[in-house]
Amino acid sequence: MATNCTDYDFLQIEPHWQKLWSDSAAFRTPAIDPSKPKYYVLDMFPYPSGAGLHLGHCENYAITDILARYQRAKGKNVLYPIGWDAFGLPTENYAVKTGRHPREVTIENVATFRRQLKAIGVSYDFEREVDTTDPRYFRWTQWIWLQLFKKGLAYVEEKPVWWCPALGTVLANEEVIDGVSEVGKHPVERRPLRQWVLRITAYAERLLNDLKLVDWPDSTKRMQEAWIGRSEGAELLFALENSALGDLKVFTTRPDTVFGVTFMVIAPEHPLVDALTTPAQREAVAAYRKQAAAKSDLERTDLAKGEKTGVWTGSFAINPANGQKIPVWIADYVIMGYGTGAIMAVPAHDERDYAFAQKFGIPVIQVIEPDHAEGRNGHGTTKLPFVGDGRLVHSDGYSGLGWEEAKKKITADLAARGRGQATINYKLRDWLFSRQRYWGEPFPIVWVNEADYAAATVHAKAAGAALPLPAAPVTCVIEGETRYALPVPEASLPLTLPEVTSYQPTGTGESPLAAITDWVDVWYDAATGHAVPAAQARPAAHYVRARRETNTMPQWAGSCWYYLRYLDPKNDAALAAPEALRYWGGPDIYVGGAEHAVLHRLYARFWHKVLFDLGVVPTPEPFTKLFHQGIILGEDGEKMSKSRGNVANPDDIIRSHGTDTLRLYLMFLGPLEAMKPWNPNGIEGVHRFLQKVWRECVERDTGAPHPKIVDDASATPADLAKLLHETIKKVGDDIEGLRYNTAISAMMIFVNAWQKAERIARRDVLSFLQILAPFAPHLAEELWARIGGAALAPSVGLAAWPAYDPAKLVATEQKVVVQTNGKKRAELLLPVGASESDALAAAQAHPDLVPHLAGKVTKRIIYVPGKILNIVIG
RNA sequence: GCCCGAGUGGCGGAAUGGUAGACGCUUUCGACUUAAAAUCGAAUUUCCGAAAGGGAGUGCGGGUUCGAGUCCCGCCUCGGGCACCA
Repeated sequence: MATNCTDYDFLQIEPHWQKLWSDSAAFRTPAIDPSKPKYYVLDMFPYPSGAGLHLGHCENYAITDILARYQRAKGKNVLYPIGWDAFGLPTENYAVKTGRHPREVTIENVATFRRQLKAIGVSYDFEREVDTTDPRYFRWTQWIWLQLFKKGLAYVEEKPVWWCPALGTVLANEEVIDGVSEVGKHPVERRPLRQWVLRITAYAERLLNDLKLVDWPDSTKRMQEAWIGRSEGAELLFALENSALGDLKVFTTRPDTVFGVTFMVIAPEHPLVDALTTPAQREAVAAYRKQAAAKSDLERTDLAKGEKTGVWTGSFAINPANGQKIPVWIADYVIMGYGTGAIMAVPAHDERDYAFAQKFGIPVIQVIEPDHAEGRNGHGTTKLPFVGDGRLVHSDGYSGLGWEEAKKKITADLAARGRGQATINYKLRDWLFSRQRYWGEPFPIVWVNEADYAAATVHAKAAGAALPLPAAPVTCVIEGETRYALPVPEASLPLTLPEVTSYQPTGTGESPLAAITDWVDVWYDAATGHAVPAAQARPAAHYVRARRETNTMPQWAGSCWYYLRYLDPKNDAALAAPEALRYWGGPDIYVGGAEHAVLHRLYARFWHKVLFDLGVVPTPEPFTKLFHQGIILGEDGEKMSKSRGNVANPDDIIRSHGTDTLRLYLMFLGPLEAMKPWNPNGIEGVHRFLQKVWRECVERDTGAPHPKIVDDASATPADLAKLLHETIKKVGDDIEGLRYNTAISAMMIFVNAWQKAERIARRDVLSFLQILAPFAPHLAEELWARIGGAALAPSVGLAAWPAYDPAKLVATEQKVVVQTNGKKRAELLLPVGASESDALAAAQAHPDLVPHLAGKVTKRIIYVPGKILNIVIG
């Protein structure tokens, strides 16, 4: 089935094999077979943008394709799927600009991606494609969300969120970089809006602890740890001087310094601000709050390096440790979102508190004495602020204690008096989970009033429909009226998007969906999910007036669980069948960029754990092994970008050199995890290598097998046979260790030696083609067919991976380097297992060594058999 | 500021504590050719030397070791992440 070209015509060969693979469904995932080991290779699925595939995609997919082809040859049942993360802003923005439907644009972009992926020869099972915008897919996204909702993990809150006037939408924290939008770099401001929020903080402890269960790059684990940001400390209650106001609760990691508290600080948004502000301070406080609210995150960050600002409330609190009266200030260096939004300030032992105290003339009381000299000035006094460890001073009843011990004791003593308790705090915040956009999954709930909520749930129950109701109803206030979130019945999913004529943001902060009155305001049947526009007559008495949720889910929603859908992508009864979940489990390796190290992987882990708790998935962690490929930079060493004009296009390279060359070169550039610049010159090198393989296999002019390839199994010279087995071993080891660059160089070394041999056994050529096949599958397939591989297997990919013969790897002689005082002087060829005295005798007789040893005393001999003989002389 | 990672020829890079620079690119010379391309062969860290040979050399400064690119300590530079988190 080979082509009939006589030279290496990749333009003919590559499409030829791609068509054969496609027509024969060569990469269809094998059926579940518990007797066979499985291997699941997962790529970070792409966002199908209009720009098509870039080199970064090619790198990512070449890495996984090589693994998938290798594991198939090793006899594993391989699942190697692909899909489309197709909801999201760029498509919607394009739709706004062109007036085309985002679905239409998505379908077009997906077609481009699919064609390009086939053109790079990646062995995906395209029959398992998933598309997050397909209702048959997002039905299950909505289903999972309903489970979260039912568990009380979803709630609604009026939140100050990032509002981007230019985009006309709300952005998540991660979409705001340095105070401007990530997309388009527009300025952003704070604006309170009604939002869905997911209670990821309820899983903080498990998300942190279970990092122990996964084999991830250390840096990624540390990034997640830092993001979760666990800190141990205590919540302490400071009574307010105006006892009618109760207590001020603070979080501190340093309860040992409680005797050094000289003021309190609360965040400008703290709920007690108004109550604590005395009439004399009212004006100053109002001005300060206004000023703080106007600051963008960028300004706050910049100011973090500069001066502290703040204003006194006029009120006092009482230190529970010593009864002292201390002023309560407002300052924006305390943030409402962390801890309790209030702190006890200990200027002597905290840099921020110190800076604040200096600026506002607040006393500084030292309560920790350093154990070591580093904390002291020249004349023996402590350098303040001192944040290191030490012993307590000026702390009645605790002075002299070590700080660790004092933390425990003070916390316990205050707890005994009901003035505090040990707690753990996390930096992780709940997950803002709604967008005011059209192109996303609709939330499968409707808003109804209290009476209708009661009536609707009763009706649904009577009608036999199980609604995923949370224990406590989720409510919010819309236009002055309290509304209840009523989930749609699971059986009515998917809740699809209505058609709209304009994708333009409403500009009010609401999604374009809000403008589709017929969809939004409805008569609604809670038992079936059926709805008719509210403008029509009420169909029946059990229909209630409902308003749909007009927010949509963020892009993360679909990407949080796609790796599960691949296991059983066409199942309409469940997100995946239990047998599929049990057999395939999670991906054996997940390859993707480090840019998703924190958010995507954290969110997916959260959903996975919820599904684990529900018994839907059998494992506590979704991604046991993770690998980040390095970014391919432009020739200039800068990130590839259109504006820089340094983008290399894969299509051009496929046309000029072929995809085998492109793949091989991408893998040869350097370590897969390293960030590396694209260098178009080097591509000739690997292309030459492939041409050389062709020339060694195919006779020029005729296209027949090369005459030096013979059937005599012993035709291959012994040293070439040995090299082949070394190469087979190295390539296998390097693929498993993801060190493809050295695997390729080993194959180059083999081919260089093969070229010098006069004869080679056919079986050895075929073995070589097999190890080349994962990297350059088209060429390997073509040559396999021409050299007679069909006698072994119809396709090179279907032949069992060649075993290397350990007996062939054993040498009879070994090179030993002779050194004097660690300097190389000569090389010896010694029989394997030569003793130290033999080696030394041979060395002493070596002409290169004689002058170095003459007249010197040998002090010591270090002999590492097969490696080195070091003669230490004096 | 804090936490990671990385610094090796003209370039990309290789090297279980054991010959630094594999493999590839680049450049030069040679063979083949009327010529060119392609291909093949040789050279390609640097200094001294005609050569044989010798010295230096993996960001900088120390250390451990018979032996350090690799391990330890202190710096410098670049890249990534976090950043008023109490």
